[in-house]
Amino acid sequence: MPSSQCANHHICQETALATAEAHCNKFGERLTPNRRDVLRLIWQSHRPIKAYDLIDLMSAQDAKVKPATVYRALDFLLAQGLIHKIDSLSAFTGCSHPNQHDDCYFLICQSCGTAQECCSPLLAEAITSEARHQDFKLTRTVLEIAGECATCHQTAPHIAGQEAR
Amino acid sequence: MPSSQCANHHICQETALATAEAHCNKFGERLTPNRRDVLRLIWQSHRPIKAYDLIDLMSAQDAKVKPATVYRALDFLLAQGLIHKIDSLSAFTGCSHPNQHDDCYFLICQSCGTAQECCSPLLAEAITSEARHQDFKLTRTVLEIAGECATCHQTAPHIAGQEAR
DNA sequence: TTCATAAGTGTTATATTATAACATTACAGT
DNA sequence: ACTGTAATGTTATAATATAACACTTATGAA
Repeated sequence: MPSSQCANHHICQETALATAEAHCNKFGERLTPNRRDVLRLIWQSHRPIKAYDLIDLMSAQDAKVKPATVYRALDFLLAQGLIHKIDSLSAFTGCSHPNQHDDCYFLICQSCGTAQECCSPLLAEAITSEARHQDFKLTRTVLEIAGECATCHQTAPHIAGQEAR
Repeated sequence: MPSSQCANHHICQETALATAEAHCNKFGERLTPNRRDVLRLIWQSHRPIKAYDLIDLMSAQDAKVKPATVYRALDFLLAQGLIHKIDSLSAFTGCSHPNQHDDCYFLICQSCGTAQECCSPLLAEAITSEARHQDFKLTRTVLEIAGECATCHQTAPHIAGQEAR
């Protein structure tokens, strides 16, 4: 359920929060209010969101939130596998299926800004196999594919305008 | 000729500079002293190097070099395909074979810090095929694999100490 | 219940990475 | 030599991220 394909994004968000809650209960971790707020805001965004945009959103309500507060929540959520960092964007996005695997890649649309999380055991195996062939012990793979998503090139061929967030 | 495997790194460096010179002549671009200096320093490093480390190296001789100076050279070298940026490290490394293809990936050793540039038409095709399957128009692929290189796990099994630069 | 501990947060400061804007200089073609 | 463009110098600042230390809250053992 990538955010870009969720017709009713409210659902994504609630499901993700419930999943996170369950995950934390299971592993004896605490989904504190801050962590929950950050996770909710990440899911509210329909595309990867930057740390400072989260800080701004969190600060909009009342008191200014400091960077460390948000970065600590992000660190926790990353450690729990509840979110991903997209290195090529310096941005964060919710994990569609926490703890089910670690062989995801991302299709990042440069037109609409969405990042669809995908998994392909075949592709993962191809990568592992390449690494093995070089006698390289793999611990983490970053695969980020930038381009134009189906929706964008079907809707506005050759235009690729930037949507506002 | 990834830097990590070049016994006499001086050779890499000279070859890379000559290749860059030839490339620029061919395409009517100018490999100015600044650009050349930045490229040389990148090749002198045996691993991906950060922009501010380049700034420090350039500043070591005489006058302080400003960020813009180095970033402009980096932008040029990236545009010409003479170097790569490793997004997961925010660091730069020389391209082993400029303009021969655009389907490279990197094996980044977390022990010794080297990043070996590799190409696999098979893997590239697997990725393209995955994207096509999702009706996604691919323009750029970032594939960065972190782990431990053959040399490191052969030399110091289970230790993985950080080498100084 | 109380206390000790560990985990989480608040706060200040600062490190790191990168770009904008505008003035000046060097270069290539005429 | 003149002129327009490309490159550089310079100053300032934006954007991303972490360190360090004080304080608070939750948890669980006595």
